[in-house]
Amino acid sequence: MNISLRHLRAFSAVAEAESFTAAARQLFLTQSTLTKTIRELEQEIGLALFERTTRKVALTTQGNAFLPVARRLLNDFELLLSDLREKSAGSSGSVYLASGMAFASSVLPVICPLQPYQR
Amino acid sequence: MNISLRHLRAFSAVAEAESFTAAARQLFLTQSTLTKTIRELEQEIGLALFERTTRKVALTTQGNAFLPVARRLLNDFELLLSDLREKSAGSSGSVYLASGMAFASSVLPVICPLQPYQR
DNA sequence: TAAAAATACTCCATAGGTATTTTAT
DNA sequence: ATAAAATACCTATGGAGTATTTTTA
Repeated sequence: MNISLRHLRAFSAVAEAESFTAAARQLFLTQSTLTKTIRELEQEIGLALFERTTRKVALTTQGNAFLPVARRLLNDFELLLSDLREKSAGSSGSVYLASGMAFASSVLPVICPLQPYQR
Repeated sequence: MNISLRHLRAFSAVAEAESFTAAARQLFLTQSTLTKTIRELEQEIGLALFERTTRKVALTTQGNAFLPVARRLLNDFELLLSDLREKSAGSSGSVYLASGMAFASSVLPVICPLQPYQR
């Protein structure tokens, strides 16, 4: 297995909601999937992150230490993404071209053949 | 699709090696898999990260901007993990107990039944 | 006893691989 | 001509779901 952002998101959500069922709703997942994800995470790092009964889900001491770091990481990642998307939007806008007939019929077709944009 | 740390690792490795084949070796992956991973990443963020010919792989301007951020993120993640593993090791060491006969035969079996350690 | 977590399965998407083709030096 | 990237295709793992069982307030 390989710890991924998915695990961090799951962890953060459960910590926030203090409930697997509620967190699953927020993540648009089922309680079952979320339980498995958290178990995977706990097994991989060899630590119990939550103390659970069927009535209460609470962070363990280690879970408490883990939480802020996990959240910062998630936040950094989201920032990186939005940063990229912004750049992406900037570089994929429309370009309007005006030219005389000669240029439009001779040069343009050569440097801009009508093919799916590739880069 | 969902950008993951796997994509960032792939990106970082290719940028470092300036070659898909070489980076794949370092990651213990095939060139084919790596090519696909990078393509996924580029499609997802809508940016070309590399300028490639069969002879040279170079970062685009956007790729250059992306690189340090991606690396910091990966680094943070690795730090988080080693931190956790350290804590994990700390909380799973051995405990040595000494007691008199009475305690050892009456109380201990109740609070420490011989079962696989669970936490 | 009722609500929530855990478990047992099923399914499908995708991470990974092999083999081949394309491309640029 | 050759080495490297791209592509086509295949497989197996695991992420996600449904249905059910277990647990505790």
